Amino acid sequence: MPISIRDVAVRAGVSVGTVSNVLNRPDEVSSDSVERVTQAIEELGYVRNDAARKLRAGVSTTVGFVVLDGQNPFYNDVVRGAEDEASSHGIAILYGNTDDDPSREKVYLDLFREQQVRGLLIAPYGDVMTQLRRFRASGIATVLVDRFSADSGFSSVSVDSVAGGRLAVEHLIEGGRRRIAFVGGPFDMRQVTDRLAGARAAAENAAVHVELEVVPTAAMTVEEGVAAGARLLTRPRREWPDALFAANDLLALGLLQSLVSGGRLLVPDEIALIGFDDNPFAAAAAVPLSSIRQPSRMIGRTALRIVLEEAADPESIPRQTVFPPELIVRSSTGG
Amino acid sequence: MPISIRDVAVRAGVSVGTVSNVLNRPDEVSSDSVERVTQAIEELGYVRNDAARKLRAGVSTTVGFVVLDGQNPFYNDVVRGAEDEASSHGIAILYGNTDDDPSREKVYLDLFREQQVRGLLIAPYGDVMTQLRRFRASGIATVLVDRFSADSGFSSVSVDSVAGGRLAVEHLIEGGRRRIAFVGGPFDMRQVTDRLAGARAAAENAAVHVELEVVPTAAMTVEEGVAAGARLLTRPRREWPDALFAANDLLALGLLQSLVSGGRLLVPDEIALIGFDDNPFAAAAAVPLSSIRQPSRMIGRTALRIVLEEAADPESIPRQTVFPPELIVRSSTGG
DNA sequence: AACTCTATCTGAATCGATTCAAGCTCGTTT
DNA sequence: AAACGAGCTTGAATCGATTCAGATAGAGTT
Repeated sequence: MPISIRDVAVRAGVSVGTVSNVLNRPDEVSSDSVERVTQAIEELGYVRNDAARKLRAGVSTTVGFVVLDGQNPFYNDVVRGAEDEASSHGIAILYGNTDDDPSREKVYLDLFREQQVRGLLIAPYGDVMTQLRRFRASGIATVLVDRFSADSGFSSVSVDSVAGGRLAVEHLIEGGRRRIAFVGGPFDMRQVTDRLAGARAAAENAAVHVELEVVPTAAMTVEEGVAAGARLLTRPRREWPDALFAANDLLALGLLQSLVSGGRLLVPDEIALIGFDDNPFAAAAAVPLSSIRQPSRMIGRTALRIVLEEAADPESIPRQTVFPPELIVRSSTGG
Repeated sequence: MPISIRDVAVRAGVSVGTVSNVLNRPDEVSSDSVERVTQAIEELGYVRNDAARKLRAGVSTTVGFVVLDGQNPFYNDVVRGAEDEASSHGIAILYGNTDDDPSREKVYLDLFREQQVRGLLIAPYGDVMTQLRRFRASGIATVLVDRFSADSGFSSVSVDSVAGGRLAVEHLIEGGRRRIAFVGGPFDMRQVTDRLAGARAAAENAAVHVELEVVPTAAMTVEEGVAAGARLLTRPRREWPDALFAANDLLALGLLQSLVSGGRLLVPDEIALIGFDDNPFAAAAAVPLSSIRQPSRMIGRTALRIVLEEAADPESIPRQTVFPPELIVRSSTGG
């Protein structure tokens, strides 16, 4: 029932080899043959059997994307970028969200190896070194997404988090804020420490005196943001910071939710608030959130491009691609 | 270099047929052979070549999931549910987000056919009948997700949107609201018309007199919600509704953002607000959003299970699975 | 006319897992 | 002792696209 290349060959009156050539190197085939084969394919509704192709030619047409934190909409955009690039190469994306569960991770690694994916993209969560070791062992070209990692031996595509942290705090200082709190954690996440480092640099280099306090959180979730905000509000009012820099937008959204006092939102008048990622919900918050934008789609596109290059040339040297972040000013730091 | 079943056979001192049997029907093989083959596989780090398997046995180990509206985090959860179920069957998910772009859709259909996916899940956007026809033609078992569709000839897994609409408006009425506006559109989206129908039913069956007005939107996005909210506020204050039922949470989040007057949030005191989906950001809004929860993960799991069943038995009759929605009360309708 | 090239085409061999008809062992039955 | 059958194992054939050595035709050269 299913239509094979043989059927196409018969219909077009050529050999299977020619059909294959039309499909793979049309320039080495007479235009007459191309014409007839193309038409036969059309008429029969032939679709190439990727399994046979993969088996014989050893080329894979899928790339695995493992997202370790699927709840974060930022990664959604990254995936979207990777998809764009992938489909332009005729490649499909095998998607796996592990929610930081090592057993799920193993499942996906095995599945992806069975599928012989061309390469693997990982969007990390917390400390990924153990995971990286496992991925490394699989022998598949792998690129880290949204995580700078010069030492790991993997290529990576990320944003300069230090610069982002600096941008955020400089913006707060320019807005007249002097008592700034950095909200984020845990501190084994590279994103967190980098953003904090940038914040510190900005505070220290400021022309005026700025206090920078650190409010640690256990995770980068909305819930943790809510909790951190509630904790801040238990302080006497005069000890409140006048600005908060959240290590990502989920935290910031949680903070925003907590920063209500006497039925009145404290943001931005009493307390300015800025997040990181510029996820689609930052703009959509009740008080639109200022944030540090990461070029998420571009990150995804680039990561996919690099992983394909590495798959093509296993000798290639891992390289770190770093994009600059961008300050997006909205109401939460205004006024 | 790569390790094949033949290498395993040699190492274990058995034939390739026996290795294959160990892999696929261990109960028909002596425990001695199972033991030795298992060990050989372990020692060599053998991973089954899925392409060869697929080619010969015709079984596919992937399912395609086409999301037509990838920006909506609700679908993220649905995908997560499908993933859960899939990985327990050793199946990987090919993910494709089309953002309602027909050309991308064609790309994915072709890719998925080449991959010979076992089945296809579609999360719709707007009027999908044209798309469905294309999918149908591909001859792949297909299940509609989050869309009841008795007439299309496809199985579907969805939530009773009419009941959901009723729940929402009953809740508003119980809270003392009498001038309710339904915000949503376009009206070729089944979800929209169903939710509105439920809202109407609740308004008409109420013991008290309730006005139900319809505020149409061009899409179900945050931006459209903001615009609709702004439009409402241009009316003289006495003509404001006292409650809004948004057809999904994205609209509701947009509305919430607009419903600020004199630096004061009108929600919930002046205007109650309820959404639909209970997406993860509903709880995280500055005023936590009441919503109608859909069991998103369960929808994904069920859809995957059904598509596998249909792939196994092409004669099976399409069936519509409908889950009940659940009212989630938070601050946006309280007080 | 013989020869060389180039452009194009052909079809058998191949990739690795699965399948299945045939074969083997050994205990049981007659 | 022969016949039988249960339980396992074997290995060649197979799936469909790709590859590549060899074939063929036609143009150009001497």
